[in-house]
Amino acid sequence: MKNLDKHDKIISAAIKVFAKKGFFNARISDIAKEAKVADGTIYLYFNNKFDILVSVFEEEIGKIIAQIELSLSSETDPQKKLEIFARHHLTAMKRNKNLAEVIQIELRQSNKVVRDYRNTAFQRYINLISEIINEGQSTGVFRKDIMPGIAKRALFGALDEVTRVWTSASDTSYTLEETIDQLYQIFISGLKIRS
Amino acid sequence: MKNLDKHDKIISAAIKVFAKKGFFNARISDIAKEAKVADGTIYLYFNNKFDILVSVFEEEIGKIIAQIELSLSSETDPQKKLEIFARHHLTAMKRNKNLAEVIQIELRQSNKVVRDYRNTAFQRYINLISEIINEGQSTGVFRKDIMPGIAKRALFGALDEVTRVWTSASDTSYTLEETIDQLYQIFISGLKIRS
Amino acid sequence: MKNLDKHDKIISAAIKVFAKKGFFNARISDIAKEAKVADGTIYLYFNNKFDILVSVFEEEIGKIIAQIELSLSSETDPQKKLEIFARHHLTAMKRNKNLAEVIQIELRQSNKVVRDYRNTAFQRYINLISEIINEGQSTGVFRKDIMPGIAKRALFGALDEVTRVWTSASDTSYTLEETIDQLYQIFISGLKIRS
Amino acid sequence: MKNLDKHDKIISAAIKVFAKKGFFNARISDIAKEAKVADGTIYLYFNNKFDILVSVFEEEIGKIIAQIELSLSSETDPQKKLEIFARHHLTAMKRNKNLAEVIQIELRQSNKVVRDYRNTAFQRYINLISEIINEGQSTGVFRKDIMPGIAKRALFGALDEVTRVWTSASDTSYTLEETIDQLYQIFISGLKIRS
DNA sequence: GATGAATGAGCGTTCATTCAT
DNA sequence: GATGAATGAACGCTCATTCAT
Repeated sequence: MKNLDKHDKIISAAIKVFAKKGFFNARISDIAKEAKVADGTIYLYFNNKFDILVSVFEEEIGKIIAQIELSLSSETDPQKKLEIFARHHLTAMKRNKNLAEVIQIELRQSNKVVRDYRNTAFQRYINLISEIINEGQSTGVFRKDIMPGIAKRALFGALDEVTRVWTSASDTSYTLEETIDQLYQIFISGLKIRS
Repeated sequence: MKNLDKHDKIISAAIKVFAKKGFFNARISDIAKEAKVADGTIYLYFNNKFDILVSVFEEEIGKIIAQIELSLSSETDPQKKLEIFARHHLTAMKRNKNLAEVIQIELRQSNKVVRDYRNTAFQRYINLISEIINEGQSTGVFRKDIMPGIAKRALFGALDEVTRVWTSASDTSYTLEETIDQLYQIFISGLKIRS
Repeated sequence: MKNLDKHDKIISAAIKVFAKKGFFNARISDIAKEAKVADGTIYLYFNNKFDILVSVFEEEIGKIIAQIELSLSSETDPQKKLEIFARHHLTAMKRNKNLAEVIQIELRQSNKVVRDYRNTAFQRYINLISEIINEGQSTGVFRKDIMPGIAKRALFGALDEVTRVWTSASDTSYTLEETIDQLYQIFISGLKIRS
Repeated sequence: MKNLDKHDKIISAAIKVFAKKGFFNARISDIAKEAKVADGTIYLYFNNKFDILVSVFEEEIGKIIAQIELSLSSETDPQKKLEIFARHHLTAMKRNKNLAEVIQIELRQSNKVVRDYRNTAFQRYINLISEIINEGQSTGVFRKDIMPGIAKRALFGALDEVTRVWTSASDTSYTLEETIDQLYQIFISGLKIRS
């Protein structure tokens, strides 16, 4: 964590504070204290409190998207790609629980700017799933009667909800491999016993 | 909507206002105006602003839980039960978009009381899913290697995320039947083409 | 001072505080304390700090204008009218030193709203002088080569500056009658010895 | 504007900024930018923001006083002296509108230091008028019943108010000669038609 | 001397909550 | 019970001033 410049220190602090208290209950002075800077310093790097939140989204989610795109690029099998996506998402969220919390909670705000962000940059992330499904359908691995536009929502929602519980410190009921395997089984093979 | 007493009028108004502005941006005076009562009147029925939110959860989600339990009680086939659950959830959320919004956003607050609620009463709702899966496994319809504790999260998460998009007024891409069928296909049969 | 409603109490307090500290150095809490209301109460009656200042101008100067118009209405002799104007201005300012201070200092702010006010409502006050001069010229009492547009400024400026010194508590060098007589002599008869 | 050292550059910039925004709305960074120096540099030449304002008064008004004293020294006729004073004041203010604005507005602040300055150095300027009147009375040109202590205020106030309007860029209603002549007529000969 | 990033005290304003009517 | 005017604690943000480079 050395050599982080002020901007990054503030972003990191904000993620921690937003995760703990939520955006609205977070105080600028909380973030400043956490970042070990003066309150006023924050305004040298961000326009206002809300701008900090948006920056967290843009910068941090951007990094995750870039990483996962990289991870997926070296794989061609759609089934494996879905597994990679799930594994990557889960581990990325687990590694940065605070960011996960912020994404899961604050990215749902009804605020117009947040909505817009969710509908653009974050959309890119979710669309990675529908692209994989499309590929699978093209190569004949996945059923053609599945609509990628709905399936991507279903998969992301499942992943997101499982993540919430799985990343919570208290939950040690399931291992990473177990969790991924379960999601994989459900989505790839379904619940029904094959006749 | 006839014969609503003040308490219910305030709850209804709060759902509308919370949905539109979010809990933190909602003003007590907004709710009072919407409920056509004086600001102070609200405090005759609720302890504080937060208490209104909790009451929304407890009373409104309680109603939905009761309804769905009733719907499920007359059905024995686990597969059909899952379908009923999905259909019921989607239609209930569509019918009351504002409540859906409040549940999806505000029930995720990091506040301790909200967390506790989510972990108790709301849990009951989600546990309906794991119970169905358990039943299916007992009766030999569902695979025994699926862990209901994870699967219930996956199904609820999928349902929740699909709901968010599907209930949004602008989205007319998919019909109710289409959406339910897709979820059913994915979860029951999986993505993979049966060999 | 009894039976003043909150609005008037705040205006009175603001005049006192603005006079003592100046608009920019005045704190809302100073005004609130002086008016014996809570800080927040001020915002039930005024939009913001600046709105208080503008209200002081509009309401208090409005009263003074109305009074002086009444005083002038019963007199026809232009010379006497000028004397009445001067006497009225001096006594009104002396009676309400704080308001005088606020008018003399804050009404000169470069702020657009203040400038506009000075150019409209306050203008009405100053124009009373040019109207009197016009009358005097019509009736042949005043020299026709005097331009009322410049003279009104000269007279008002003189009156204003004399007022500043004369109303200051410390200055007891000149009586009211003396001061008015001097202004009258200077403006009516000039400095020069009549040949 | 060549070869101004930092001190003078800052003073010039401050006059411009104070004139445009007023002292309280002016930012140190505004002045620094206008002077093309760093914010911190200002504190190498001035103790604080207020000190800049006081320096503007002391240095710039000092120059004007010196100039006018020089102009008056070569004239002996009191009437001519008054005319010179008015002409000098008007042209000096017109030449440096920004300084005029600062003097007219900021020199009225209720702050003790400003008051003191107005009562000392600035007083010297105004007293030039009473000295002229005294001379005129000694030489028998001016009426002895005029009290120089009041008349100096009246003349200065008139001059100041006329200046405000006359220097404003938009006002082209009156020429310099017209304006001076009018003031001269009013004060020297009065409004009344000589019988 | 010059810089400008950093500081943190200070204030206008908001709004949940109270309580006299 | 119902009202809504009044309260005052709380906080985002600004900006004069400092000081390490």
